[in-house]
Amino acid sequence: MSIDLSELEALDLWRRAIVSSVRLDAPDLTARQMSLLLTVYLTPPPHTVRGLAQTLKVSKPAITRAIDRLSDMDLARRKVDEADRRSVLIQRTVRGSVFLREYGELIVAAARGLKNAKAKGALA
Amino acid sequence: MSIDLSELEALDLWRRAIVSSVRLDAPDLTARQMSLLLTVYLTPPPHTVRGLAQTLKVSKPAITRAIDRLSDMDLARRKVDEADRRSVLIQRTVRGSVFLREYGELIVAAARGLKNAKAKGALA
DNA sequence: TACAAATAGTCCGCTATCGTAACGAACCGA
DNA sequence: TCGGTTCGTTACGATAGCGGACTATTTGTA
Repeated sequence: MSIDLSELEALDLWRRAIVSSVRLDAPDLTARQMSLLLTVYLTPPPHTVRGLAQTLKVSKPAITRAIDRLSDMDLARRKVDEADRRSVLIQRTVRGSVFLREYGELIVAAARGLKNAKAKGALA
Repeated sequence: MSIDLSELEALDLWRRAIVSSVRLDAPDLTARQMSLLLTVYLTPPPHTVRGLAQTLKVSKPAITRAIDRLSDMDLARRKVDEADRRSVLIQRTVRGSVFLREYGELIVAAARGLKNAKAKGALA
């Protein structure tokens, strides 16, 4: 199982996946919101507002707003850190797990479509 | 050169690439704007407003706005179709080509990082 | 017990996007 | 030429995002 791909293939993979998500009318997350969501689900906790702001190099209010939005959609949730009540931990939800699993399937499907197109010579 | 990847690998690839673009303070395009840009650059012309609206299943004004924004950033441009002056053709720009090439490099770099992490067992 | 530091949230004015509906320009067939 | 159709844009009111500055709460320490 390898993941080598040329730039053009990479872009076409990206296109196929993102066009699919737009067509499916998936929650229209911004790049920042998506990067926040993926970071919370795929990198080791704990995840705090300040830590995420540093990781993504965006302002704190941007993180707070992104969490607001993800919370509204029940894709993530806040929990006060009992060890340091100034901090807020951002945690996963069931709905968020389901959403990301489906998103992963969508990317995998895009990769399959790209592979088939290549086999047919549709991509030169 | 193959492009097989599991759902988790796919998501981690996505995370690495999108976090990189956010950190690099790349133009903060929405999913719709990005899907429009990729479609214009990677699928055969001509690209009209109506056609793109159908392809992406979004409203016409949403396409018009996305083109407005991409035009402001000189990532795409409008050209009236001389064969049917009601239609507007969306075309590539040099700056858009450069932007997407860099974006492709970013995804390829994310794939390499993912591969290395796997080799080290960091992804179980 | 005071006081500074750290953390997250709120407020401000501004800009961008949304979908529906209305609009003007261009095309086409009768 | 006239009427309907197609195409893209604009108008509208509503919602959401932005960064910088400020606030409230909690913590650690002198």
